[in-house]
Amino acid sequence: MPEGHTIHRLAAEFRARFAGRGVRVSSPQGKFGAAAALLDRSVLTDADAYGKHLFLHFGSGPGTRMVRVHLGLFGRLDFARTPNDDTVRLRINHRARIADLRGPTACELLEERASILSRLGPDPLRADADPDRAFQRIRRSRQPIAALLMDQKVIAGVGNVYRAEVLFRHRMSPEKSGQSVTRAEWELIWADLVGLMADGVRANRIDTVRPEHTPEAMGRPPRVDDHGGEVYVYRRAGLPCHVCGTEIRTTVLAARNLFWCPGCQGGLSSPPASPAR
DNA sequence: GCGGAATGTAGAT
DNA sequence: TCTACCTTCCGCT
Repeated sequence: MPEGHTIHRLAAEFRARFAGRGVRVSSPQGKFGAAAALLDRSVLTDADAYGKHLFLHFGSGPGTRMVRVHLGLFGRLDFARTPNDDTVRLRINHRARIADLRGPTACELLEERASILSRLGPDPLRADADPDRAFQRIRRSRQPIAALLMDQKVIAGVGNVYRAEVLFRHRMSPEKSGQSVTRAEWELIWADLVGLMADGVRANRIDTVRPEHTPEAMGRPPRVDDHGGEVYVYRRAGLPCHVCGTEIRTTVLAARNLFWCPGCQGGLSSPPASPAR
């Protein structure tokens, strides 16, 4: 489930359940055992997210420690007891409240996080984000916009669903080069991501379909993606576009499955069929 | 039971 | 550009 909205939501869950509490910290699976022992019985003071990275803060003053969690593709966090205790990398609990982390790409103890944050572009979910930082990188790049949107150094927190959906919403060809994206286009995309991702945090799913294009509005049977949200193109290859009826296509771009509508956005080797509305 | 896929990244080549 | 890693789930035998 892990795009940026999920991680921000998880940070809020941690704050609500554990902030200010002394917590038990363990690693049933073992890989985080030594670090867990250091943190055990300390106070979880705060939790926050930057892009797809989750930071758990323990203690205060000079003894402050931090855990960085990155769920990667398979990682998950459960706030309830679940089977397979032996796969839990990190368990935090306060009385009956529990958080179990499984399968993360990263779970590590940190002294500082500046080195991590320096590798990340602005995060649309953070109030301190500067979208111009992202634009400066985009305008200097010949990479396709669909690759740049996935690059965490350019923009932090966007993943494969948001990249495909935001490009569709702006009728932008996935292969449009960064250099050719105008400031005005970028400002619209950024503003859209801020809104979509904030909605994602609230709803805990990714919904990108505008009211006028919902199945109800279009007189079609309702359907949602496996992840629970309603989308235009993501994982809809071979199905008709909600807007123009053209078959949604898929290819691999930036090592991930890209989905787009050739009718609304143009083909991967031809200019977009129509300008953004 | 096996194989493949999944909202991701880091490190080697 | 590739491969490795981490876990779950689903479809196929």
